[in-house]
Amino acid sequence: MTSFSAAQRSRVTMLDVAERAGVSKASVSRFIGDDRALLSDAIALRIEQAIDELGYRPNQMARGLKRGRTRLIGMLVADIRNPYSIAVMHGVETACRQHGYSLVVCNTDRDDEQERQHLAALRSYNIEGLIVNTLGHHLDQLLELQREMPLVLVDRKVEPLHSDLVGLDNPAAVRMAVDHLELQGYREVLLVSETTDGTSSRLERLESFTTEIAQRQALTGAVVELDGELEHRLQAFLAKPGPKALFCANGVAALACTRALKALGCDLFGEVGLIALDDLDWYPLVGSGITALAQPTQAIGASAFDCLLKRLRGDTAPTRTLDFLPELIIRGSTALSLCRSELARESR
Amino acid sequence: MTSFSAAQRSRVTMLDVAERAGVSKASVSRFIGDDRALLSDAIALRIEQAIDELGYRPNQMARGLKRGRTRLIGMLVADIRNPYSIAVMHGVETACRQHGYSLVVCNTDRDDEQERQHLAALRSYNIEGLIVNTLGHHLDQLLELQREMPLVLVDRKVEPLHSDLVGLDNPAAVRMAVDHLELQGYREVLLVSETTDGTSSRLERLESFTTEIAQRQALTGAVVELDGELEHRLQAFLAKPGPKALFCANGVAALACTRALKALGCDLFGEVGLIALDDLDWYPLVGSGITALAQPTQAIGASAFDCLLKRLRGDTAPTRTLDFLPELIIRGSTALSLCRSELARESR
DNA sequence: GTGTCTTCTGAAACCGGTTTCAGTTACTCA
DNA sequence: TGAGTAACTGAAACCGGTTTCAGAAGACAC
Repeated sequence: MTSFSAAQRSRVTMLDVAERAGVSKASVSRFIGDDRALLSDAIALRIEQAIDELGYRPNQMARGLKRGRTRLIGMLVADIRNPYSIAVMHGVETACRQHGYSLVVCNTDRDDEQERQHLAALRSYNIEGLIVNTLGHHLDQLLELQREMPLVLVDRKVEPLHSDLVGLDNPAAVRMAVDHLELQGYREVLLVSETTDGTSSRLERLESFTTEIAQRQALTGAVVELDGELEHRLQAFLAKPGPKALFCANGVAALACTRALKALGCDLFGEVGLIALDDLDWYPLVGSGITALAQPTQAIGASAFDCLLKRLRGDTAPTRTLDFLPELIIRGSTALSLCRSELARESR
Repeated sequence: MTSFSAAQRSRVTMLDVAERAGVSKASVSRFIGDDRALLSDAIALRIEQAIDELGYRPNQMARGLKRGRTRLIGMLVADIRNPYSIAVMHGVETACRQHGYSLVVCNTDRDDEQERQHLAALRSYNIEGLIVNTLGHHLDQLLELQREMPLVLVDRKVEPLHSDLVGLDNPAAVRMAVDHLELQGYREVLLVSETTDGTSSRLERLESFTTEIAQRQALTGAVVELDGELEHRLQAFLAKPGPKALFCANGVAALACTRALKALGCDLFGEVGLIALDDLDWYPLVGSGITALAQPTQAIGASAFDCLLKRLRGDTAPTRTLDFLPELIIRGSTALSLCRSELARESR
């Protein structure tokens, strides 16, 4: 094994290619770049051969220096272990590759200091655009970055930032969920959410929920945030009379609720219905399967990149907001007809 | 909204700082780099003030050009949606940030062509090191990269590559699983694995399994790979007499098996035991909970980065292989005493 | 044959840093 | 007092590309 401190130098450079082809660096640069039309066929051929023979690869860093185009996109993620983030990231990554970009992923683990560090780092790498899926504290840094490059928010609005926003149509999603629960015959609904903590999407879901419930005579609603007391709160909710269901505002909440219900010895989902935002691959496995509102994460990721690309190509249209609709995937957890209390009522 | 094609230029450069502080670029460079000791206190102070006042951030790309240090690490992942990969990536990312590196993530979606593209891209970014968690076809490119930078394999050996390898101690893990199943009283064991497809870790698990079974009088073993026929195969397995258990070689296999068992209307896990490699967050939720062998993914990721860092700092020791041990997390799915057949036997 | 217009091409400056090297200054010591 | 040395500093070359600009060569019309 050799040391690598000096090994880098050994790479084939543009000058090597130029010498081999008997042309100038400028011509090679034109060949590499989008100016191939300027070259005569003879020279282009010689350069092409030289590149092949030497196995030359242009150095993106050097290209980026003068040109300002590094072909790097940054993505700031609040929690890389959240399946939603991963799914979106997958969409972004795919779109990046298709357009010759690479992705620098920065995970903040919901920590403000890490967000700060990462933002500074991303800036120093001359990324061309930034996709943000964090709380966006450190507004000063974000604003500074926004002056230098296009920026897209995913899922979470950062109010003063005024940039493109891609995410879920939260009011519509909540309406779909509540509609479904009402239609299935549930009457008591408990929205379970992670601590909102300023997260716009969570707030929107809460607000929409309150609005929807207020508009429906048949339904009663309440809200809890995840904390150490979840089990107690669910227990209290289960004690209520009438057909009742939980509405989990995201995958984390769904996991926590299912755990808590299980710990309570609850009959999944005989005693209580459950619908969850996000569709995780284990939803079909629990009890009779968890009904889900699947977000089109692939499309969300791809759209986020697409927004950046448009801006990079000079699009100066007013900021866009892209709200995607979720897809309702019905499973056993909202089949009230299977529900114990319902059966009891019927047998009466 | 402004156009960004020229906006990049507006950034504060080293020259701006030098002029403001009334010193040369060289001095600023020394201040930025590790040569601060060379500067007088007076000059250092002036530079520091100028940097603060202007909000200067050095451009990593430009630094990397001459210095060869981009502080960028590449990671090639076969499947970014595999929870194992994510968990390892999280470990790598954390370690990166702690040492001032950033991570370029490349997902190949198990596609050889994408692997090729990504490798070319990574090379062009002058990354300092590469973490590989793919099948490593395109050996020529990998070998070329290996001449230029240190390389660490995660989970999967790529035979001719001869570089550091970080992963699970597969023989030990399989032994732990088989031990546990035997101890619990199971007698028929079916190993369920994704198609090996040349993946070293999967092959190792298969081989170790065969070895372990051969050494135990009490146990009978068989192996299936995931395919469209999984349900039929499980059905056949369930028809066998005696206490039997599935051993899922990774999270994907566990998901597929649980799905199939559910589709078969199987009583989870009354009719059949289940132990799975990898510990996913939904394991506790299914049936009486799935017993798991949790991989120390955080440590694996951190070690992978650590290997790179050592090599980057000039360590020329022979290649290392770091095999981590999993942790057995016992849940209901391997509690034979709860098993229907067992209960039947006892009541006899 | 001359003038004009294209079409190619290469020299050199430039991007934003690092590094070498030589020069200045201050300090030590005989 | 002068030589020698240590401690700083800046000019300029360099990293590997891109881009500007001016010149060379060929095409065409007259």
